[in-house]
Amino acid sequence: MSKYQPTESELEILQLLWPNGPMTVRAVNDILNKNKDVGYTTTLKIMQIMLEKKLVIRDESKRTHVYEAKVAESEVQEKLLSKFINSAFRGSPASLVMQALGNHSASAEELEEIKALIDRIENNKNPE
Amino acid sequence: MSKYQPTESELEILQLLWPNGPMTVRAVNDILNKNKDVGYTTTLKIMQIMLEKKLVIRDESKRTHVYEAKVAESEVQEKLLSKFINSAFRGSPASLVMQALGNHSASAEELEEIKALIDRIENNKNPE
DNA sequence: TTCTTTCTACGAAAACATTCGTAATTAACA
DNA sequence: TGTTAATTACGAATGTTTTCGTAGAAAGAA
Repeated sequence: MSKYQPTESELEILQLLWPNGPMTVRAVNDILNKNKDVGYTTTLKIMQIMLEKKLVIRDESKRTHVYEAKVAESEVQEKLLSKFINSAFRGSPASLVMQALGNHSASAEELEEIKALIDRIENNKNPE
Repeated sequence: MSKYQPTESELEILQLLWPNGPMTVRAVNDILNKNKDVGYTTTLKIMQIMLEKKLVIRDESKRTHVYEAKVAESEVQEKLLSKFINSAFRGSPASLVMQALGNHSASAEELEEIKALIDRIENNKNPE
């Protein structure tokens, strides 16, 4: 995994690459522009920096390069999450979870899934 | 609530002010220096900026000023959490919760508390 | 009082991230 | 072919955050 943490703009681009797979700068920039104004060369530059940081790889066989995420979404999430728990929730994952559940909606299925996960954790910790 | 979001260093200081109550710059800087090297005037400057942003208030009646958090911890957490869910978990609180529970340890009591919270949410949504 | 330490205020430097203008090249097309 | 459009590379400008040096005032100690 890349030793670099993505910045905010880099993360925004990764969030497009992860679900969509390989994309051109143009495609990324078009999507970004649905929400805000970003110049084409701005997006290009950031993606070039991401290449240097090894957050992405690119296919240069054609003139129009195609970029692909090199870091896994779950790994990036895990790093960011650890940092976030420490910096905003005094290192308490439980208090983050409580706040997330309390103030943000989840579907009935998701809630069941979470309960099932907790059950599995409890059973592993207290095997009988 | 302050219209400003705390930066990382500002948040680090708020994390000291919240549990400890009013503190001097000296006290804050001493604690920060247990983990890393930070110059006294650096800490002072950041706390002065926090004052401008109205993240803290200060008592100037003595020569040595005493700073106190003005924003509530839960409010700051909530704002940061919303942003974090969007930027790192594609807007899915449930996937954040799953990852937090899966990779970070919580005590048995905390797990029960979380389950109880989920039960309350489920009952509110489907009252009988 | 005089010297030393501690504190605040201020501004500038350094570090980091974002944005964009420009030039060169390639592709597309009339 | 020759003109236009799209793409990359590069560097510089801008913006934001962090760090720190310096000066002056206040407090404490000898």
